[in-house]
Order: sequence, then structure tokens, then C-alpha cells
Amino acid sequence: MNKPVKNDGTVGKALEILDAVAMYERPVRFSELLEQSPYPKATLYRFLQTLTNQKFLEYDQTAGTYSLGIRLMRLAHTAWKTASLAPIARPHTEQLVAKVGETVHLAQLDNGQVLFIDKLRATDRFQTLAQVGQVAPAYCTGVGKAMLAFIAPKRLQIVLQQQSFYKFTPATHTSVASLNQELECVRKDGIAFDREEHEQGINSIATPILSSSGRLIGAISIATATNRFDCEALMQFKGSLLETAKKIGEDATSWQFPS
Amino acid sequence: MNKPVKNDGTVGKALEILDAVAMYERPVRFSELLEQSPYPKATLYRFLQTLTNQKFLEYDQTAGTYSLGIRLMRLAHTAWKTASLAPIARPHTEQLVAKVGETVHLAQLDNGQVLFIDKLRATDRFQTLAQVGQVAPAYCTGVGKAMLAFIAPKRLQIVLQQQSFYKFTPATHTSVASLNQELECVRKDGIAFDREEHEQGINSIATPILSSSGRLIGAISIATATNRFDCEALMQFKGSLLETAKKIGEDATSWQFPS
DNA sequence: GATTTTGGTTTCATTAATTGAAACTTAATC
DNA sequence: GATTAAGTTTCAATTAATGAAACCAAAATC
Repeated sequence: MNKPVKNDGTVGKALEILDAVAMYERPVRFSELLEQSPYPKATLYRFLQTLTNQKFLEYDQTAGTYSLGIRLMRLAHTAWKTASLAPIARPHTEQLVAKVGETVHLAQLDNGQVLFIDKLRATDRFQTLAQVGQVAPAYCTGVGKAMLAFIAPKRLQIVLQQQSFYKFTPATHTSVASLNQELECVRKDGIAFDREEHEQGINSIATPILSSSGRLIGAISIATATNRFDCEALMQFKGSLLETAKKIGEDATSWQFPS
Repeated sequence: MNKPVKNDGTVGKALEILDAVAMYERPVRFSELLEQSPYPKATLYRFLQTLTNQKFLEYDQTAGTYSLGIRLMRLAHTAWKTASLAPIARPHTEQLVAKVGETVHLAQLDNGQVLFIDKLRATDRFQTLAQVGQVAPAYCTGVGKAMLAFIAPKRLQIVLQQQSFYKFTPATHTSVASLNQELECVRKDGIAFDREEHEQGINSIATPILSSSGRLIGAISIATATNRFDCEALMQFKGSLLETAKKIGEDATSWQFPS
């Protein structure tokens, strides 16, 4: 049988419930969780209790709702500090921000999606788009395409199937074919653009971060509003961007950055 | 028996392992985890496998080390967005930053410790001290003391025992007595100072955030370097700070902010 | 280069925990 | 006050977790 559900026993089931709660993006009632849960009442109930005890969930007595707990934030901060590319890249990304005066994003690929792991903005005037820990689609973002262009062909096949190709804006790629065509160009000059493909009025120039052995470990981008820079104008950042990516890649390699 | 260890079955044990890994703040080997673990080899091994499968841990093949996984960062971001005070407070904290031009911190109390849930800096010139998800001691920070001063006496008793009273700087409180004395003052005028008690050269002015029913839900502070503002000078922010805290408290109440 | 040690992985019978139907309790609705 | 829905607890059957010990691989030592 085609079972993509991993068999990780009791623990696996419990952890999946965290995702279920997260999906609602708001406090959620027991009964809501129950109807989309494969487990019977009593089982789900006990899982929720355990997770709440452990501060992975938070239960609001009066509203009778569950939300994600703050213990996650503590753990995530440690994860960020010790297991992500962000702290290694920081000196270089900060330098880049200082130089170009625009917002810089750092991302990794996680399960076919873009995961933003750092964000440095030059000015606080604008509401931030991406935030640390936030996910975005790969097929319609600068960092996403930069990374897709540099993963192994076999892995790319899999990842492409995970893309929704939802048409966020008129410029969004809606097929594997057109995306593949662009990835070819990205491979050639090491630069990917987001031409308002994810959000109207926002564009970016991105480049992959590669270890010295050539393995992809992340991507950085400079993101701006179209009324400040068009894609032509973004090209002026190409040199600085590539240089920064190179430096990060070198540091990450010598730091024995994991898979 | 005095058993502070909660009995949350298999799931609880697995989640405790996450803390164990986090504690090292670096990639850690199986054997290291084993010697401080109460579980036998095989058990620990299977837990690690499960957690790795679930992307709560990340295993580095070549180094043979485990670190916290990126799935935590995704979950934590959702937690931050849906379950913390941060998004509700954002409009007000941003306004405050714009007004005073100094770094603003937002924190909640978690298990006797300060948990920073937002940080807005006016300028990027300085390396940030606190970051989202980071924890700090309560007894020697502005936000910490602001919160301690406004929790129920019974809870305060417990929380005070959780404080280490480690002497970070010459100004750090080192006893319950001296801390209590200061908390009395904090209660009186609703303002707490960090007079370089946690870090040399850094001070702050903080105030609690209370719901309209008077329950403590967090704290905000304005943090600066001592060479820019001494504590006298920080007093000039008192008005704006109190006003912001009041607004956040009101919004949080009407938003039915949970326990 | 053979041997021992260390560190990590697998096996399998025993043991203990999870499971879920059903009964129950409480709160909400009519 | 009766009825329904929502949440909680019980308990015997079942299933999964457990951990001692065996095993394997790679490094360290002889």
C-alpha cells in the first residue's frame, strides 16, 4: 500500500497532532481536532493532555481551546542558534545589509518549501514580509528558485511534485515546464529573480549558498519593493550578493556544517 | 515521594530528550546523550531515531551528531503568531520604537524565567542582546522584575526559589531579601530598572503588561547602553512606556488572551 | 597487521503502556 | 426541565515499548 505515513509509534502520532494544531493558525477546540483526527476521542484526549503537560500545547481553560505552547519557542531558538545556517552567516549578511541598504533574507530548503531562517532589514519603515521560521513556496520565490536550481536532479524531481503551482500573481509560474526553463537560466548565471511572482509589488534577487564541495546549503536574497527597484536595477546587487554567498559557503564548510 | 518528574508516558520521555539535546547548545553525540540519560542504550537510540524521522532532531551522518531540527522553527513561528502576545502588541510596540528611537523588548514569564517574544530595534548598529525565543533570568532583568512584582504572592514564592541568583555583575541581586525589597518599589510605581544587573553596560526601563482584570500577561522594556542613557535619563521614557503597556493590556484583554 | 576497545545498532522475550468502546459527567440548548 | 452536545473517565484487550544481551564496525592500541 502507498503509505506515506511514517510509523513512528506513539511519539510520532503525538507530534503529528502538533502539526494539526498548527494548521489552524488559531486556538482550536477539542471537537474540531477530533473530527479531522484519525484517532478516537479518548486517544486524542490523552495526547492533548500529555502535550499540554509538556508545554508543547497551551490550553485555555475558559475558551476550551488549544494552541501551540511556548516551549516550542525556546527550543526553536536553540535550534536556530545551533543547527541553522543563520549564526554562521550573520557577519556576512549584516555586512551585506550595511552595504546595500536593503532587506536581506536567508533561507534553507525544508521538505520542498522555503524556510526563512534569518531576516535583516535595513529600515523598519516597512512591514516585514518574511519572518524567521516562516515558510513560503519554493517555485515562486527568489531564494526558492535559487535553491531548486542547485539540488541534485533526482531530488529536484521529487521536490517539483511537492509544488502547488498556485497562481499568486499574474507572473507566477504555473507549470513544471516553465519553471524548469527558468531554472536552467538560474543554473547558468547563479542568480534567481522573484519578479512579483509571490506577492504583487515585491521582487528580489537571490543566489544559492554552496559548500566548497558544491552541495547546496541555503540561499540569500535582497528583497525590495518594485517601486524602488525593478529587476534591472536589482542587478546592481549581483556582485555583492554573490560575494556574500561565497563567503558564507566557505565559513559553513569549515564549520563542518551538517547535511 | 518527591517526584517532580511528570509521568507523561512515552511521549513525555521523548520530549524530554529534546531538552537534553538543546542543553548542549551544539551538535551532540549519541554517547554523550547516553551517559546523562536515564534510559538504556536501545531505548534512547529508538527515541532519537523517531525524533529524527519526525524532523524534530537532525542527524549529521558524517559527524555522528544530533542537533535540534528545523521543524521546531516552523512550529515555533506559528506558536509565536497565534499564541503569544507579540502580534497583538506589535502595533503598539512599533509605535513606541518610532517614538523613543530605542530598542524595545517584549517578554513573558515562562517557568520562572524571562522568555523574550519580540524585539524591535530602532537601529541595526548594535548587536542585539535578546532574541525571540531566548530566555534570561527573571531576578536580574528589567522585564523579569517587572513581572515578578505583579504575580500572586504564592506563585512568587515558588518562582523565587527557581532563581539562581548568580552574580553576573557587581550590581546583580544575590539574595531573595534584596530582590524582594526592590520588588516592593516596583509594585509602588509600576516601573522596574535593570541597572547593569545582567550585563555590564546595558540598562533598561521596564513595566508589566496587565489585563484589565489585573492579571499579569507580560512586560515591555526599553533597553539601551549605559553610555547613551543612565537610569535617570531612562525615566524620560516612563510615560510612553506605561501608555504602551496599558494599550497592549487592553487589546490583549479584548482579544481574549489566554492564561 | 592483529587485537582490543569503544561506540553504535539490532534482536527478542518480557513487561508495561497504549488503545478505544462505552459509560459517564458536565455544560449548552431548546 | 428535558434534550443534546461536548468533554472526561473507566477498563479489559491489545499492542507497543522496553532493555539485557548479542552483534557489528571502526577506531585505537599493541
